[in-house]
Amino acid sequence: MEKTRVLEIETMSINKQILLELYDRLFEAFGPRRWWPAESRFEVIVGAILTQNTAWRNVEKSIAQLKAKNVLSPESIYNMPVKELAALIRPAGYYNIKAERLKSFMRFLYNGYGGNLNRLLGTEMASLRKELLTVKGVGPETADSIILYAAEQPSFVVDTYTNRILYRHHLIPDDASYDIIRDFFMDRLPQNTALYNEYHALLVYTGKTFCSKTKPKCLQCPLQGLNQ
DNA sequence: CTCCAGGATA
DNA sequence: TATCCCGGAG
Repeated sequence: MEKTRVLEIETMSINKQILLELYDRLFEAFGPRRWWPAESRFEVIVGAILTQNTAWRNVEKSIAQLKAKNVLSPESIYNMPVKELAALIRPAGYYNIKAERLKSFMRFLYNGYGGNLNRLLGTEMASLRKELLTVKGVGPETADSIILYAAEQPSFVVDTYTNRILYRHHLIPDDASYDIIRDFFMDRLPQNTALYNEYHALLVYTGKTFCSKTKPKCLQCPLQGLNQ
């Protein structure tokens, strides 16, 4: 066997251990995050679209308004005028674009799956991901959030925090793409929905609390010293 | 002022 | 690659 190949395998093995240690440190420090906070799988999907580049607390206001009007359902949103929908989700920001995105998702759901959410979410993971990525307004992070937290299938969710934390611990290069980072986890961790669920939630909590873009609190971070 | 469970467009 | 979308909290 070539020497470079041997080194690749050793690096892979070391990084596996680091990813497990990373998880263990965070879980030990913070415990289970109980994601995704939603009452239904449909609510997860709506939340996943509304939370794009938006603080969750603002999404909660929008979800609450949809519930108050009793329109948090595929058929209601499918049939609702887009302007009316935009007004209801206003607190989430980007409300015109997000209203269009919710509508486009519902058209996708009705056109391809007869409005049957179970049928969509029951699709095998790789196919489901490709399908979701055809929806205008659903990018890789939103697709993986839907797969992991609504369909409960093991697709690792990557976000800005994931990127930053791995980069700061020298596990990925500065310019690593979404799919490279996703594969970095999925090639080294067991394909386990509960693990991916908790892992992403812990990374987000850590990113917010310690690994902020400016003024990170490295000295107090549970990941201090990980991978040198 | 910056930042936030991003994605589309030119 | 840069710009736009946008309210709300710190």
